[in-house]
Amino acid sequence: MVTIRDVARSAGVSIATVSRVINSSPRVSDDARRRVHRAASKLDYWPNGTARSLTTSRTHVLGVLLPDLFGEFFSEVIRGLDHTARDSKFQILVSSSHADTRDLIAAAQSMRGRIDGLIAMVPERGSAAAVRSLVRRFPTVVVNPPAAIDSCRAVSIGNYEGAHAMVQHLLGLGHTRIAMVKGPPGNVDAEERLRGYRAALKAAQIEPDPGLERPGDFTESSGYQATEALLRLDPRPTAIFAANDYTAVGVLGRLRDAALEVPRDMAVAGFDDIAISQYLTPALTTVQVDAYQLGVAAFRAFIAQLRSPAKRGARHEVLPTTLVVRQSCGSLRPSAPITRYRRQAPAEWSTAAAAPKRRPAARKGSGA
Amino acid sequence: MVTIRDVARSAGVSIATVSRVINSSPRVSDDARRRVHRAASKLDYWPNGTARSLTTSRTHVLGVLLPDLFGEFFSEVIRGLDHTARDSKFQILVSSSHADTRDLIAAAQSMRGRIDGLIAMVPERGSAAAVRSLVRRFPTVVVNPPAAIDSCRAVSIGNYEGAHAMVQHLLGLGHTRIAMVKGPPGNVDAEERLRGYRAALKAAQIEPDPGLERPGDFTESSGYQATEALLRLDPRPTAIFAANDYTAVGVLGRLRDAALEVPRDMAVAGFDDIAISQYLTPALTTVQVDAYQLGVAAFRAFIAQLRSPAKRGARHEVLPTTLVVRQSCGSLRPSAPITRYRRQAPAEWSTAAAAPKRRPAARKGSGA
DNA sequence: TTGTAAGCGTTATCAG
DNA sequence: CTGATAACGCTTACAA
Repeated sequence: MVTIRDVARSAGVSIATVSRVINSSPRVSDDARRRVHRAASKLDYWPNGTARSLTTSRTHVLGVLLPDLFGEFFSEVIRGLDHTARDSKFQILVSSSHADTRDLIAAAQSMRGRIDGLIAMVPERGSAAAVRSLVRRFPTVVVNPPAAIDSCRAVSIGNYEGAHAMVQHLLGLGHTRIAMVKGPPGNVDAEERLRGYRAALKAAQIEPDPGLERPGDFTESSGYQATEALLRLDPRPTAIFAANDYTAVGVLGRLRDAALEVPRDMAVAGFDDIAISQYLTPALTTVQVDAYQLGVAAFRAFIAQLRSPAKRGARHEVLPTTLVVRQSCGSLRPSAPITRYRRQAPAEWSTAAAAPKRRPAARKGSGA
Repeated sequence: MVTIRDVARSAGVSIATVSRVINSSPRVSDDARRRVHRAASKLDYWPNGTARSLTTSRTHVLGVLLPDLFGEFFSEVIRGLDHTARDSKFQILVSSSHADTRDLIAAAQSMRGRIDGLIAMVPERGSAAAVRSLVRRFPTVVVNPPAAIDSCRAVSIGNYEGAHAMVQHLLGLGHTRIAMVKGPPGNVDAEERLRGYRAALKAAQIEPDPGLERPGDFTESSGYQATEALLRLDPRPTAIFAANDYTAVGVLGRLRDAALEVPRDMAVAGFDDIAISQYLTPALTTVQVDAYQLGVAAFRAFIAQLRSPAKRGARHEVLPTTLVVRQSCGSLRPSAPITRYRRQAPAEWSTAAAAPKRRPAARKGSGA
């Protein structure tokens, strides 16, 4: 392993000079600089980041703590983080899939000294205390904080606003008995979406009916089961708002098995706008969440905090969501045939057309 | 920042003793151990990983270099890596989205000293030299190596075998004029899939027809365009094998716009088995690639190499793929109606039923 | 069983 | 402009 000493010896200078050249300090003679560069490239010298960090106490690494997400959401957040981090020469130390709070803290603990800050996404309402202990140690940005956390920045998905907008949309289509299949209890996203649902109903003078709120856990099968229960109600709801798109897939499945036609017999709405939503039959009306932007915003908040630690006051950015109107709720506009493959999307698709932005044209590697 | 010194002072012992306790060395008296533990937890001491690494030259971090993948593939590979790494107490330093070889090397360079090894996924045929320079520096596992690389392990997707199996399947259904929409030139996955396609044809005494091999780049629009060209041929192909599922989506789109019915008028096959494939109309027959297992295998190969650096001989593991027969090519069996939502998949779905394994039931966070 | 002290590979502070 | 040398926080011989 070639060190700074080897380069110094080979260039006939001291290690201090090599260090200066490497860090492009101006106080070096052209001659010395040249010799050092030559020696470094001859020996193929790569500075040791760990040693560097030890003296400078900067790592240029951002820690990322994520729950056991999977699929697009996870990867898009990471992509947003990584892309933005790259511009600031940061790399990302990821630790995901934490079973519990102890796990989470253990992961953070082993990051001590290796990172300049932390992005933590902890969707469980119960783990606010754990998050606080992280915030004490690292400059932290919390994504979807489980509770108000002092002296740390936060970035959230507009769950409340998105759900509110969706229910308003359904109300606008004439629905009044709107059911909701909820997400897992204790999950922050789920709770916020529920809150938005209820608020929108109340704003329309409709008292939320507990019988129309069915338990669910963000899975397809929970949507299937909840729908089964909803179909037994009399009178039935005329619309089902699922807490996320996977749940909506289950809802659609149960309706199909019941030979009900969507949206004629029942309107169905989801949340997230995952990739499959536009390919469902009928295509799913949903609330688009931009996971990539979530990553971008989180990194920006981190950098801002790093640059001005003085104002570590809690700032909370809520990312806007977009209502994507497709076929599953019917539409105010005449429903166009599904012809996704035109070169240019027709103007009336403004909402749906937003999706491709997240999917770059040139894909390398396995296309999946 | 509380260091080992603070703990030593507070416990009334030397830093060596603290270190021994932290690393649970047996050569410490119970009394000292107790006092150190007490002091450590009182001061809330977390050891500095960087300092630790500097002396031990072990980091317990695995570097991961990825191209600009997106979507499930990316996240599933990372999940597989991360899950497996967790068992060995490893964390993952990710750097993805490299524009070019220089970018890649720069990222690796800044990992020097921070990682114990490297997983590199470099799908461009042209970057074999860059990969070799990585292999010299780190214990490296190459995913889908662009060329034979000495003294490093490799894990590959069974691109060749998968494509071969798919073409055999099409041949078995009676097709003889089978077109292929290729992937990006220079991309290893794409080239291997093409090779498998040609080999299967030759094995059936059919000379591959260059006119039936259309350029593509793993994108939906390239599938659309390639199909346009294929439809002008006379005689037309009776089946189109797309280099990946995204491309197949474009193929299906163009066929729909041409009012052709799939699979009656044209069989369509894809590669990857992305999430949307089973929701397309008709559901896509494709080759399933298990990205999660790719991550698992890559980490295992890394650990094996770390444990016995003696046998650094190049071992190349090729992950099996699975043929997933759905509706888009027709089927040897009577085509069942699409009823995905039964609690239990009917037996005849053995292949398609494999997919859900990759999608765990309990999803936390935003469901996307 | 414990403590002292020599590294690990850098950067940074001094003198020169 | 350059070179010694003291950190950085920890592990690990080596001594006691």
